[in-house]
Parts: sequence; structure tokens; C-alpha cells
Amino acid sequence: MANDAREAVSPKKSEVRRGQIIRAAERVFAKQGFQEATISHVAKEAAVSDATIYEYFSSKEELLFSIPGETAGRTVQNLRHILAHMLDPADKIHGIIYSYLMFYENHPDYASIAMLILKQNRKFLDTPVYEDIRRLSRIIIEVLEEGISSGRFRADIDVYLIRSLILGTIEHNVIRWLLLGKPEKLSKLAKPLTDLVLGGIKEKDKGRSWNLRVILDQDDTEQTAGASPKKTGDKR
Amino acid sequence: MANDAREAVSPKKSEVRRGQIIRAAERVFAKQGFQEATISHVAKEAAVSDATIYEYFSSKEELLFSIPGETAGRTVQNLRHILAHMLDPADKIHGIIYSYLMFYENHPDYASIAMLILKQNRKFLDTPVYEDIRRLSRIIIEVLEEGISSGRFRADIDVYLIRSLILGTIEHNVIRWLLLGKPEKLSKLAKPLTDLVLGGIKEKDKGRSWNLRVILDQDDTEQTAGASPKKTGDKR
Amino acid sequence: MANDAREAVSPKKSEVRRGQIIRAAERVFAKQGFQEATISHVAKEAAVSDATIYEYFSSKEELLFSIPGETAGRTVQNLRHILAHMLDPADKIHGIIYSYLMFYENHPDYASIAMLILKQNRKFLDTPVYEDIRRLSRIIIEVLEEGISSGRFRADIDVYLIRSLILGTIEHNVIRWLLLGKPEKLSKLAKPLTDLVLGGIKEKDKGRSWNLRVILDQDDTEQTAGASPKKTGDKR
Amino acid sequence: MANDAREAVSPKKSEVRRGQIIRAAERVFAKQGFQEATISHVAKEAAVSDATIYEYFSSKEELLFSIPGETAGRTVQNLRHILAHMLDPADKIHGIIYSYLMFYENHPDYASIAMLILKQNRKFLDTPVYEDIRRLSRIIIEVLEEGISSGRFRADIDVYLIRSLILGTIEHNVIRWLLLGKPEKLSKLAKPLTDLVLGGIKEKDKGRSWNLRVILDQDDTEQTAGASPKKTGDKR
DNA sequence: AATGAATGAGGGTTCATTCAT
DNA sequence: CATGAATGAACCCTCATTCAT
Repeated sequence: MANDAREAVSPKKSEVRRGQIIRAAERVFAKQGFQEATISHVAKEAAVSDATIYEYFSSKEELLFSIPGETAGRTVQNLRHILAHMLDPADKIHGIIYSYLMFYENHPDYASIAMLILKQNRKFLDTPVYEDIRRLSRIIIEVLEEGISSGRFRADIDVYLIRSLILGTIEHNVIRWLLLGKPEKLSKLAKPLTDLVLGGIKEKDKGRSWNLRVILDQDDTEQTAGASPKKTGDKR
Repeated sequence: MANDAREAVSPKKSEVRRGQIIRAAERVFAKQGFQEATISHVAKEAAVSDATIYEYFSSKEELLFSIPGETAGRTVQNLRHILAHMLDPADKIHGIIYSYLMFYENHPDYASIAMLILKQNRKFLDTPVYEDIRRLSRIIIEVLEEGISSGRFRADIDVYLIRSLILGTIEHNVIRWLLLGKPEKLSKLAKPLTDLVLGGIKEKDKGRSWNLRVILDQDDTEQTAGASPKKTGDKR
Repeated sequence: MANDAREAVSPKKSEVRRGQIIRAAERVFAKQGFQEATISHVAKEAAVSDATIYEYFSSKEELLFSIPGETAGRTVQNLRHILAHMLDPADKIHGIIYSYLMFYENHPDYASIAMLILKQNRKFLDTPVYEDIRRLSRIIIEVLEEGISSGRFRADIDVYLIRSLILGTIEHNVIRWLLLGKPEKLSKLAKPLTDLVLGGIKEKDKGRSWNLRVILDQDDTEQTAGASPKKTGDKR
Repeated sequence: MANDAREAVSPKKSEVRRGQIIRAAERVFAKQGFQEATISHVAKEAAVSDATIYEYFSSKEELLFSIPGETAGRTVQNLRHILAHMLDPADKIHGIIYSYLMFYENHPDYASIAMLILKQNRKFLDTPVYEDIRRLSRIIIEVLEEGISSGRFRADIDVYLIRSLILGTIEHNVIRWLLLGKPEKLSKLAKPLTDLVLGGIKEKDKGRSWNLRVILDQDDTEQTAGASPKKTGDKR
């Protein structure tokens, strides 16, 4: 009984080895690049022999493709958890952006491999893990459509373009961060990026009303149009 | 003098060879990838011998880095020309986005090399051509600042973030286009992307103005209520 | 006693395993060749682990050399049995040839290993099993010498050359059969080959006797010229 | 002019290298076996680098298959020359056997490779050089058919079986010679082997006529000629 | 007796690069 | 200028074999 419980907790020895090798590969590939890194490097980093790596992975490339592994799947779960607690689709957009940025910030090696190696590998697209990644990005679509349905997002937007905007901006900044070290804290981009996505950059013409003279006839109300586009938040 | 004239028309033979090799390399690297392509492949494509390539480029990598060549510099000129005729910074943003997309659409091999090979190469950052590319992207900053100065763009935006948003989205879509063939026409993204950048995705509460009752005291009148940020088209 | 009896019927478990592995190796080596086959292949075919093979055989090569095993020894017995019932050395020659061909025809995997793998292996010559094979081929010598003694075979023949002729022809045809699938039935070669060995290919000058003039002085006699031994076909 | 002539005599440099490598491979493969020999060994023997070998041969196996090269083709010519001067098909048979044996005797390395390596290689059968070898062995068929036509060889023989007998015996002895060093002089087998092929081993029954009783009635004669011991089949 | 797991040892092959001609 | 020819330097991968359990 105790045994069963223990076994449930501690995975098989071979699984341990596998993880050990993957993590070593992550470090080595991130630092040296895929082509420049050698199996011997990875083996040394993992403290196993070259041959042992081939007991677990059939080729150097398969090892590379194994790095995303359950990470991607797990991340989908996490993100869904987080989003489950939010009602406002704008909050959700922020949650997604923040999650992505935080994840890359906390996993720079993974970020390096995803952004600089896997992203440009045609063969990776045929990989089962890539499916997980697609599932992850599918969440963005869902949130956007939800926002449209609820009237919070404009109905004329192209959700796929928005997604590419969100992911493209994130990726662009992750790469800058990896190669140039800027910005220092990726996660600080979450808020301004969310605001941009939501409100665009155009000045909302609030100034024009200055020229108006509004006289209330009876019991009506008054307001200035062109409220700050970003985070209006005024709920009435 | 006669000499000069002749040279202007027909460049030196060695320059011809150089270009011939670079164009061959562009095709080969684009199709096969940098690591997978061999000097022999490039040599065959350029119809020269392997050794000849080393007469013009000191290494395979230098050949790679030579591909952007004057292309980048020339593109800066082109873009400046185009923008010179526009006054509205929003138009300029559109012009920039459209130019980028058009360029990649018309130069898929170059796009492939820029997006899938050079972008991830740390050493490329130290290259002189990279300077041209920075200059190119500097234009975006200028236009944004110009827009802020003129009051057309919000003053609280982070121009660098906007730029990364513009470039990131473009690049993300170029890569999708290269690897997945979607979207079919890159250039069709220019307009919607511009609109997004300018106006964001949030619904602009245009309904509120409906409740206004405006009474003109004397003889002036005017009101702008929740103008849709995109395609405002309000010409006054 | 009971023990002996039981052992005679069901050999020790380890012996069973051994045979199981050898038969698997025979199949695998025959199909894939020795160098191309791996211990893992053999292990899988034998439904044991790689390591188990090393419990029974000290090396891959020793496993190979174990394949002839008692087969050779048993075959010597069989052949002697068969020959014991024949008196005419010509019949015995036929019996030997037929036995060899039949054996290979019925054991194509063994044939493959013997003809294509072992035959070219210098080390195999130092093996104990090779002794059995020599003993087997020794029988041919005995039969030939017997034939010479009894006056049925020419006294001027080189028995070793004849043996090499018999074995060489057999082997050549077995290899053709293995690699090219021709002839379809090896055993059909036995008769014509025997005839060839015995009688050669030369026409037996049967015509010459016609020119004889035999004059009998008293009751003496005379001579027969060059009668064709086999298939004389002289119908008069 | 002189140049042309000289070029005709001295082959291209690359051809020289090629031959140099092939001859080195012949020596190394013959001594060590194909699997045991390494490209490095061959390279050292040929006094070139490992990589140079791959400039001339695409793989180790292609190098192996290149060894027979023109040797086979040239040998066909030689043999035809020799046979052209002989009229008696029996002489031709001897000429062929002698040529084969002499060739192997004078080219032990080649013999080793042909007999111990190539002969059991299934892939070799698909090789262009193998065609030359078939052409070579085709000559035997022609000579045998010629002998049958001219009445010197029995009409009932299977020429393909005879060929396999000739080649099989030769090969068997070449292998013995290679592995066991016996016989010392291969070529000495030519005469006795030829005799065997032509005349078989059976005693020609010259003695039996003793038992005849020839009674001359008038001028006729009668005789029983050399009854075949086995299956005489002579029906009278 | 059986094996899961690990590895040492090595080999074929590739290619960017050089240099004499 | 152009190149044919040569190679040094690596690296991925295989597999027979070992050994603790």
C-alpha cells in the first residue's frame, strides 16, 4: 500500500533519466544553439554517456522536439485555471499576455529554444507537441470571440489578426530580451501591451468637445465623448 | 570619363560575380536552410566552383550576412521617399506596414532568410548590415514621435512597444505565410493591422452620445460623439 | 534412473533456452546476414532479453559458430547409415550428393549461414564444429578410395580433387539457389551431377569399334573399344 | 601534338588517384576483410586522407564494388584472345580452367575479395560489374555448346550444370588455397580438372570384353561394349 | 536464471576551407 | 580570376557487451 502510494509519487527510474536528459538538453541547446551543441555536450551536462541518450531518444532532433514535452500541455491547464476566475474579456487578454510573458521570463532556456530554434523548424510543425502549442494559442481566439459576443470587443475585428498581433508582439519582445537583454523585465510589458491591444494608439479626440456649448434643456445629462480609449472602465 | 560612364552602366565583372553568388545563396539558403545548404549547392546554383565563392566571401557565414546587402539600405531610401509625401502620421503608419508586407511578399526568399535564419543569429547583430535594418526600424519611431507631437497619437504610449507590436505582428504573419502558406496575400493585412494599431479592439462606447440633447445657444454647433476610431473618415 | 529417463525426454530447461536462441539466430542471421543482424534482433526473435543471450554464449561470434552444432555430427551419422546399405561406390557417390542437396534444400536458413557466412570465416576453421564438417567430407574420400580399390573408379584420379569437384559444384549451386532462386529444386541436380562426375562430358567414341576387324584364330578373343558407360544409347 | 599523344598514354590525374585507392582497398580488404577494414586503413594504405576516398567513391561499399572494375572486362578480352587460337573444344575447356586458376593465383588479393567477400553479397548482384562477370562465365557456355555441335561433347549434357561444376570446383579450390594454403599451386589443378570434366571418374570397362564370346559366323561381328554399371539401360 | 539499464569504443561520413596551378 | 583536388576536424549514431539487481 505504502509502496503503491510511493510509486505514484516517484516516477519510474527511466522517466527520471529522461527528464534529466531533457533538462540538460534544454540548457545546452539554449546556450549553444542546436547545430552548435553536440550530443557529447548534452551527455556531459546530463552526467550520462552519449549512448544513453540514444536509449531514450532516437536522434538529436527528436531530443530537441521532446523539450516542449508536457510543458506545453501543463501550461494550457494553468492558463485555463487562471482565466476561469475572470469575467471581463479584457482582464482575460491581460491574463493571457501576462502568463506568456511570465512564463518566458521564468524559463529563459525554454524561451530561447522556442523562439530561436523551434520556431523556424519546418519539421517541428508535424510534431505532436506542436498540437499542444496550437491548443494554447486557441485560447486567445476563444477569449476574443467571447469578448465580441458580449459586446465588449468590436464586432468587426479579425480575431486571427489580433492573435497574431498579441503573439507576434510577445515573441518579438522575447527575442529582443534574449538577444539584447531588453527590456529587463518582460512581464512589465503586459499592462501596456494589453492597453494597446484594447485601445490602439490613436488619440480619442477628446479635445474637440471643447468647442461645444451644451445647454441642458430640462433634466438631461451631459458628458464628454471620446473618453480615454484605454481602460475606460466606467460602468454605469 | 568614358571609363566612369561605362562603369556606371556595367559594373565591374567581379561585382557581377559577387551578385550572382549572393542571389544563388539567397535561393539556396531560403529553400534548404543555412545549416542544411552546402557551399557546393550554392556554387552549383551560381554556376561557379566552390573555391570561387571563397574568392568573394571569407566564409559561409559571411556569405549569409551579405545577403541583406544593399537591399536594406535601398529599402530605407524607398520608404523615406514614400513617407515624404504623406502628412498624416496614421497614413505613414499604414505606409510603413504596407511597405514591409509588400516587400516580403515580393521577396519570399529574402523573407525566408530574414525571418527564419538571420533573426535568430546572435552574430548577425554585430554585422554592419544589421545597422541598416535598425535604421529602417528607426523610421517607425520617428513617425510615432511625430504623431505624438502633432497630437494625433496619444502621448502616453511607449513608442518602442508600438514598434515591437508593428514589427512583431508583421514578422509573425510573414513566418506563418512562409511555413503555412497563410494568409495568401500578406499585403492584405496592412489595412486591418493599421486600424488595429491605431484604434485597438475595444468597443468605443459610441452609444452614449445618443442620449445627448444638444441645444445651440447661438449659432454654432458641432459635436463628435464616440467616433469610431477606425475609418473615422471625418473630414472637416 | 527416473532422472535419466526424464532427462532423455525433456532436456534441461537451460538446454531448451539454448536451442531456442540458436534457432532464432539461425533465422535472423540467414535473413539479415551476420554483420547486419544485431543481438537485439536475435533476442527479440528468441523472445529473451539481450543479456540472456550472453548467459549462454560468450559472444555474437560464438553464437554464430554454435549454429552448426550437433547438426553436423548428426548428419554424419545419417549419411553413414544410408551408405551402409549400398554396395556400389557409384551408388554411394549418388547417395552423398543427394544427401547434401536434400539437406540444404530442407534447411535453407542453415544453408544460407553455411554458404554465405561461415564458409568465408577464417576463425571458423579453428572451431570444434568444423571438425565435424571435415569428418563429413572425409566420407567422400573413403568412398572414392573404396571405388578405386574395387576397380570401379579409375586408379589415376586425385580423390581430393574429386571431392572438391563434388562439394564445389554442390556449393556453387546452393549459393545460386539461395541468391538467385535457381534451380528451383536443388535435389534434382543429384542424378545429372552424379553422372557427370562418373562419366565426364566427352563423347565416348562409340563409333570406333566399327572399324575393328577381329580375326579369331582359335577361341581367343579380343577387345572392346571405348564403350560409353552411361546412357550408351547404342541401339543396334 | 606531342601533348595529345602524351595525354593518350598517361591517364588523368584523377584516374590515377582512383586506381591508387582501389588497389589499396584491394590489399586492405583482402587482408582484413570488408567489415573489419576501416576507411582509415584504406586511406593510410593509399597515402591519402579519409575524405579523399569519398571524393572518388560515395561509400565504403561502392569502393568494394569498384574493385573488380575493368579487371573483369579486361579478362573477358584476354580469354577470348586465348580461345581464338584453339580449335578443339576440349583444349578450350582447359584454356578456360587454366586461365581462371592462373588469374587467381596471380591475384590473390583479388581472389580473396571475389571469393570471400563479394560472392556472398546480395547487393553485388545488382552491380554493373557483375554483368561483366556473367559475360565471362557465358564464354563457358559457348564453348560447351560448340563442343556439342561438333560432336566432341555428348549431346545430353546440361551445359549450365557443367559450368557450375567447372566454376564450383575452381572456386572451392581457390577458397581452400586462400584459407588453408592448399594446394600450393592452383594452376596445377588445370590439367587433372580438365580431364575429370571431360572423362569422368569411372573406369572405362576395358576389361569386360574378356567375358565376351565372339563367334564369327561369317563376316559379321558382335560385341558388347562397356556396359554401364549402373542403369545400363541397353536394351537389346 | 534473467534482465533493464548503461556505456565504451569506434567508424563512416560530411563539408567548410585551403592552395597550387 | 578561377578551380580541381585534397583534407582536417568533427559528429552522430550503432551495438556488442557488462553488471547490479
